[in-house]
Amino acid sequence: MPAPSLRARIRTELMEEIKAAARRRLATDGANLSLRAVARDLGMVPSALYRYFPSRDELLTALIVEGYGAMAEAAQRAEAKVSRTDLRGRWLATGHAVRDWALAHPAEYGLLYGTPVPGYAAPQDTVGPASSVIFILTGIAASATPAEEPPGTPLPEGVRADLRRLIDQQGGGIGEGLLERVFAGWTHLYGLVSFEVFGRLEGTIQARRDYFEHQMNLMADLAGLPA
Amino acid sequence: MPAPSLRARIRTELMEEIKAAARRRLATDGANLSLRAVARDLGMVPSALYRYFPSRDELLTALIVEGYGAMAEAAQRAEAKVSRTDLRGRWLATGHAVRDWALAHPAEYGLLYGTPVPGYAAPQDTVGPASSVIFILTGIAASATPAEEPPGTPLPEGVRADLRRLIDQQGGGIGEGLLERVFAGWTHLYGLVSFEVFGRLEGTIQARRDYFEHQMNLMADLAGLPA
DNA sequence: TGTACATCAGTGAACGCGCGTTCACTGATGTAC
DNA sequence: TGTACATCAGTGAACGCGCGTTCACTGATGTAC
Repeated sequence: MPAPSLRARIRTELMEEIKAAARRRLATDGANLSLRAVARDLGMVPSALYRYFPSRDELLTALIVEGYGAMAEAAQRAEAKVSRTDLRGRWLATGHAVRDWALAHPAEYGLLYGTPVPGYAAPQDTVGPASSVIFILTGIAASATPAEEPPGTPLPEGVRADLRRLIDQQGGGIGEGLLERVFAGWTHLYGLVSFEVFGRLEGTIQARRDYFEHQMNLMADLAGLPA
Repeated sequence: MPAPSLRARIRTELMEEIKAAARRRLATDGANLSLRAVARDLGMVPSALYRYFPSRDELLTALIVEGYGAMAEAAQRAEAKVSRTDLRGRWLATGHAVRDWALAHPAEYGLLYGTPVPGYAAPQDTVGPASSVIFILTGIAASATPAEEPPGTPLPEGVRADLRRLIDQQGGGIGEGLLERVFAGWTHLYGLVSFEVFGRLEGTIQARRDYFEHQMNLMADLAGLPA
């Protein structure tokens, strides 16, 4: 294929710059992204942005998709660094990576996991990338106890069917009871991170990192990971 | 004391009507509450609202404080209906009450537990009411296993100190290890509810109520409640 | 019970601001011959 | 290598909208004598 023209190269560069400026705006202003503010920051006239994104919502969608991607990549990279046999280490590394990314990008995190943006409907593109982290967690739990049923309150039938469907879609390798516990870890992870990022821990817990890690350890116990 | 004048009675009634209209607006427009829209809905001129609330932020604060109150009251009422000895039933009733309230008032829930409103700083008044639910959960767990230390990963020192401080503030009656598990239940509860209310469960779990209850049961196990 | 004055609710106009998006345009970059 | 035309990026003005808040005002309700 031919080398991209100068114009094409500049074009993709500018798209990146626009997204970077938009992310910076998100950080200061919250989720009400203003196209005019982005244009101002770039020294452009607002209408110029329409050469790159057909509307504000398309820009938002791009930011959301890339946000999920960046977060998932951070988690994947961190998890991959840990010895394959250290299951609990892999679990904790995944959690810490998500937390670190969220603390470093609080506004983007809010965009992904906070209150939905009013008037904005997330398109289908944003569904897939959103589930990357749960795949990682599932992989870790599955290699600990392949398909055994944990004790405790029995799983209601409807829930079992939902989980069965998800397992079949993804090619199996884990039991419903265990997947339910992975979901618990996943929900817990985002509960912890949301409380911390959204400031709901002020005046309560100071040792935030230790607290987070210990909570993730509780969920690792629940998911049957060896100490 | 003298009976309140007609004017005073109408005044408090209208304050309630304004808050009700604002809540309705929140439900349709999300957290960007518009004073003008509220005034329009009430058939008033925007400036008239300033007789009742000195600014938009004061109105928001009132809504937040009352939101915490309403949610806590719902939880308290539901929990009080269950036999005192049925600890797990009390735990589940509290969780369901929070979830039901959130599903019935999604926008208010978002205001309390979602992304912080840009440009709005929550005043001190909003801190106290926010912790009512955790008191309920703590009370339940404390009457199960008064002060015993649960097994598992040991609690880091900083976290232990944070929890100790909270326990002392509230008059004791529970050990740090157990409080940590109550916090897990609390975090988990809001993680579950946020995922559901913010639409992050679409296409995954259909049997939402059963799923929620089973997840809450997992956390009840963790907090040492008898089956 | 009636009158005179003070208090207060609500009006309507205005200020100054920001927003997303459209449109006709200029001038530079790219392409075909 | 040079010329003629097409493509595209960015401009600047404008449209129509919504926002929070202030201010002087009218007219009704409350209070003191």
